[in-house]
This record gives sequence, structure tokens and C-alpha cells, in this order.
Amino acid sequence: MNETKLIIADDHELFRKGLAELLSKHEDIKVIKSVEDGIEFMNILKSNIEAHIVLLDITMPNMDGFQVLKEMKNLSSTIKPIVISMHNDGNYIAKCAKSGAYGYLLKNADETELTKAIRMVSKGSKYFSAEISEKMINFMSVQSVSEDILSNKETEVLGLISEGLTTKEIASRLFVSARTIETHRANILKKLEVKNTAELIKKAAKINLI
Amino acid sequence: MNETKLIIADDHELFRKGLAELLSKHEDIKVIKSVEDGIEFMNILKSNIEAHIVLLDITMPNMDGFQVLKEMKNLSSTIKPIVISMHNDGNYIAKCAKSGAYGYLLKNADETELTKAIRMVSKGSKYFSAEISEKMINFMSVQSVSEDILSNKETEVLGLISEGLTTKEIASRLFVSARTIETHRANILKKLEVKNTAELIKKAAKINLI
DNA sequence: TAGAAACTCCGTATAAATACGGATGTAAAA
DNA sequence: TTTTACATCCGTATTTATACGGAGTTTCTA
Repeated sequence: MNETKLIIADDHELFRKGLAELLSKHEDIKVIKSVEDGIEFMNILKSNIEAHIVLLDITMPNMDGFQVLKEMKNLSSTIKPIVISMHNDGNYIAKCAKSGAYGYLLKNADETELTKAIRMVSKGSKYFSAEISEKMINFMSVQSVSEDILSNKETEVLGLISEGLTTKEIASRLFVSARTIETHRANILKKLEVKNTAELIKKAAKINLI
Repeated sequence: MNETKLIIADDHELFRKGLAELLSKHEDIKVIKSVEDGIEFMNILKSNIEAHIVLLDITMPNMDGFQVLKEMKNLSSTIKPIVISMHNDGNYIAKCAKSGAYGYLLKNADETELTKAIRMVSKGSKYFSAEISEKMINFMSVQSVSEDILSNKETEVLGLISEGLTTKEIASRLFVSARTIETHRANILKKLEVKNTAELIKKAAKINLI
């Protein structure tokens, strides 16, 4: 028979348990492991466990879903990740797709959709619902994936700005001139299409840059 | 027999279903309804359904958990709300306790804790785990519940600041002098214990003021 | 290898925010 | 009723941020 072995990675105990319970009714799907963070999952992955799919939450402590996806790609794992997230934010979806997710489900998806996604991915297809695809496309048409918007230095500067440091303070902490930080600030404002610090921090918080 | 009838209010279909499945194993607990937002729950409440407990999510569309709690208090409902949230933020917890929640569970609580909470609340007690209580106490000791921190005017100004408006722009929009807005800004910074706009917006976003 | 980013730095100027230290009338709460 | 918080306003001064426009070096990539 064709049994799909899957792992659940989610930091919410009740969600994990409930999901396992829910899936136990389906004979072709078997939950073989249940972990609560990315690190734990990576350990399992490295132990060469035989599994087909991992239902992966994005927001997890220690190591989040994005990092897990990246690592899985590096290790060219054969386990196919389906992301289960509560964010129907185009940015999240796009990042997951880019990082090698085989599917993206919202936590308010229904059981039918969940099993459909698992079965499709199990057969080698990808599963992104119409709603999800649309969000992603809309997002990509207006702005690039946030990961790529800012350079490393800019991201670092943004972090310090959000801590409440002034340009001068940031400059001395990063051992560069204040002019440099001013330029970084200007570039960040431009890239995120905002006109001052207040708007900047709000937007950065929204798209989870900080 | 003493069967506890409960309602689940959560916008995540999978969570709802999973939870129901999980609880179905317990004979003394019966899930009688499952709704996906606050409005839907209020309708059920008004239909005089017989239920003992509602497992209430905070972040829901249309009408969130806080509003539901407030409304339930107004209607002096006999259904006892247990909040299930993913935020272990002292501010959230304190607001719920203040609004009449009988319990507060994190979504990463385990099954044992869930059933324990349900049974205790069913018997008339309240259930706040040691961890949750601690968070709440820590929070309240350092700052009052966010709802009460800022005055109405200050909240309004904060909103406009976060939109990227300058002091002058805000002043003309609110038909007052720029000085007034400067004072408001200063007071807001002081109340939230931050030293500039960047930190302000970050904090405001964090405690969901904007 | 050529070109594009990224990172660094500079000058000049204006706009905006923050830090002081006041003041008044009104409304709500103790 | 007395106190307290709120909302409004003012002056002076300094610090920060933003807006221009430019340029050299390195590093990565097509």
C-alpha cells in the first residue's frame, strides 16, 4: 500500500496533537513524528528517518520554518515540506515558495484541503491553493521578496534604528562615519518607500524585518 | 452525569477540528458548537444556547476575543470563557483577566493542561497556570494595561505618527497648534518609556497600540 | 571581464524632533 | 471639594533626520 509518512513540526502542542488526531482517521497517512521546533526537526532529519512529508510551521522558537527550509535545501533532503502558517501574507508565501516548500496551507484551511495537499505533494505535485497563489502573485507584482529588499548592512542598521539608536550612535557602534549611516538610512527609506522613521519602523514591523 | 458542554471559537479551521477531535476522547467534555469568528459566536450566545464554556481565541476576524469578552460581560452571560491564545504577552493576559476570562491557555499548552483548565472552570474555579500568572504579574508591576496607558488624544496622535505624518501635518489635521502635538509626542514618549520615534513605533506595534 | 550592487565617505542645507521650563481652563475622580 | 489628569498653548535651544548631489573601493555576478 501507499502510506504517506509524515512529520509535524509546530510549537503549539495542542495544534500538533489535534492535527495528529485528525489525520489518524485517514488510513493512507501516518504521522510518525511530532516535534516542537526547527532544531528538533533538523536532528530528526539528520538521523535519516524515512519520511515523505513534513508539515512545517513558520513561527517556531530556536529555528524558524524559513531556516528549516533553507537547511533542507542545502542538505537536499527528500522530505517534502508543506508549510502550515497562520499568515496569509504574500511576503511569507513568496519566501516559502522560493525556499522550496511544496505547499502552503493556512491554519484556517479545512481538513479536506489538508489531506488534498498531503496527497498531492506525496505524489510529487505541489499544492498552493488559488487564494494562496493569488496573494503571492499580488505581492510579487508590487514588491520584491523582503529578504532581498535590504542589503545585510542595511538590515543591520535598521535593527539598530528600531532599538532607538541615533545615527551617530549607530555609526560609532559599527565603526563607520555618521555619513555612512545617513546614506544607509536614506537608502532604506527609499527601498521601503516610506518617508520617515515612524513609517519605516511600522512597515518593517509589518513585513517582519525586525 | 456531569457533562461539560463547550463551544470553540477560533478562526483556524484545522485548530478547531483538531481540538474537537482531541476532546472527543474525553467523555465528560462535549464540543457542541464550533465557530470561526466573534460575530458568529455572539449570534450563538444570543440564541440562548445551553453551554458551559467557550474556548476563545483572541485573534479572530470581524470581532476579536477582547470584544467578545467585553460583550459577554455586558450581557452577563453564564458561559465561562477560557482564552486560548498564542501570545504569552503579559499585556494580553492582563487584558483578558480584566475582561472576565476564567482561564488563559497558550496554544502550546498540552492536552492535560487543556482538560484540567476545562474541568476546573467547569467547577467554577479559574485557571491561570503558574507561568501565565507570572507573566501577568510581571507585566502589571512594570506598566499598566496598555489600553489605559495613553489618553484618547495621545492614541490618535500616535496613530497619525505611525502613518508617517510630521508634527506639523498632524497639527493641521487635528486643527490645533504644532506645540500641542509636540507636547503630546513628548508625553507619549514618556509614558511608553522610549526615547525617540523609532523606538516608539516599535513598542507601539509590539503592544498592539497601532 | 564588464557591469552592477554594496559599502564607504563628503558638503551644504533645511526640516523635524527632542529637551528644557513654563501656563491655563476643564473635566473627572478621590 | 480638592486634587488629578487632560488638552491646549508658548519660548528657546540643541540635536537629529532628511534632501540634495557626488565619488571611490570592493565584491559579486552575468
